[in-house]
Amino acid sequence: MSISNNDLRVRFAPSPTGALHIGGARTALYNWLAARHAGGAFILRIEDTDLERSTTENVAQILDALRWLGLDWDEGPISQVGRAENHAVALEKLLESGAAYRDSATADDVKAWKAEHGNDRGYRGSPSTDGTGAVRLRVPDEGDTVVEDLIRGEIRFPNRSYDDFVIARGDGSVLYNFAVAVDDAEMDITEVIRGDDHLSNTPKQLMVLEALGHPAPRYAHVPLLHGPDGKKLSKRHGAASVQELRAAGYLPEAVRNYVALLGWGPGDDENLLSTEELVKRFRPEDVGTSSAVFDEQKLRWMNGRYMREMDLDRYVAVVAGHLASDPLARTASGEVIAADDERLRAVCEIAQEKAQTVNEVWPLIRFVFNEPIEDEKAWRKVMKGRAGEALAAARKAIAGIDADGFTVEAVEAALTPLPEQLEIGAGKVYQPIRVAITGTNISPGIFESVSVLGREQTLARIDTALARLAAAEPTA
RNA sequence: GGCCCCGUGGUGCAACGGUUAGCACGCCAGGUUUUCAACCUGGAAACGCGGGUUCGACUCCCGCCGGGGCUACCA
Repeated sequence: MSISNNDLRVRFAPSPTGALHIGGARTALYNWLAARHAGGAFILRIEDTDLERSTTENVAQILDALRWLGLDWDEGPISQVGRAENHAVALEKLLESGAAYRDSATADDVKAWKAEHGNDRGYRGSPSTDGTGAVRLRVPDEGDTVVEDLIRGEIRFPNRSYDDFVIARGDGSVLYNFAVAVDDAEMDITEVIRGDDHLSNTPKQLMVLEALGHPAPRYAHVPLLHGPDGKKLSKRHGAASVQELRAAGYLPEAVRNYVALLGWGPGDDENLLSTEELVKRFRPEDVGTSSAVFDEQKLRWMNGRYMREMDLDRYVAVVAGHLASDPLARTASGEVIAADDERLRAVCEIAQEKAQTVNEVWPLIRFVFNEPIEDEKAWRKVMKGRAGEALAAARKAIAGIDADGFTVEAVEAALTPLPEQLEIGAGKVYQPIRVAITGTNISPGIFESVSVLGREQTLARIDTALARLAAAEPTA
């Protein structure tokens, strides 16, 4: 039985050292799904304690990516640096209790110590006499620290293999494993859902919590995403960032659906799951244990499904928004195509079933707003043999249609008899028309395309094509 | 090196101590078609290796191999 748990509090805590890539997006999504599933809270915290690498631009980019993905947060964004006071208090507490101490040992000192005491033995230091140095937490030699992971079960880490690790720099600024533990506890986080790369850090955070007397949250470590080369996913793996996915023309709902399936399945063989269904069915404990590889081809397929199933109003809005941001998507006179342009709606309707991504739409609809594109290859392939004859016949047939009734049906009725009349294949008639009006050999259905283009434009373009053919033809 | 995690077709997900190891993407072939896309049909393609446990292991145990993570006064 699944009961709602309003007390569930999860967080997504990215460090702003770069754009949000698909791996981070998945972690964010899983947290968001867990929160929405339980009716709990999704909190956003920015892990910016690394002043060297954290930038406000990156923070802005991450927020932008989350908004685009539709992952709204209930609290935050909270800057970890902004919580420095809390960290300082907690640090002081540990220093006073003796759970932590200042140690002036350098990295080389630690290395030397290990060389002497054995490789599987964590460094153990001693308080510096002058009260300077980094702050280290005392780690016992005996026993294990046990992580009860929601996904992997009980994992034991021998304490002796951990160093007395540094929790604050010499200047008192705290380090990641300390800040995270303090923040998760003080922000009443109940479930920490994060990447696998933090699994080995968890014992450290547990030790901090223990020393502070805080109860520990529950943990769920999801496997990392890898690139096609098997390596940990990074910027080098193509369209890895959320912004790049958006620019590539993917829909947020498709990305949510696809990314959710990377490491998790609904239990049956469903692939297409609306966000609503994801919320209903997602449970962090059902996430798999092995790393997954991002496969853009499947995302493309899935995105195509969403593109085709979208209702027309939204489709037009999405396409218009995308065209506005694409400097190449302009009318012949260089204007942006308005979202309420009648022709846009008409041509979107006939092109909708053909595009897998939003940015595949423009090439299909361009002919309505601009001159035929130059595609010599298409021209050579199609404008040969009896193409001129077919075009001339098509011109005549189209000219015969009343301008007021230039519907798809009328165009179809006018053009359908042609192949038989001319005794040539249908493609030999339709392809030349297609190239004449669009410039290329890929377009929506020919009757629809002609109808949307309109009588005058169609005739004019066929005339232009005919003229070019005549000019090329040495008088026989 | 040490500690830890992981290992089903090319990719993602599934199953189960006993099935012809299932679904999806991709791929190949055929069909449909005015192009492309979509769509329909068919096909190739997997339990990393070796030992056990068991009447029987992809499934349980051990070893190995392979991949990954952590091992910072990074996060």
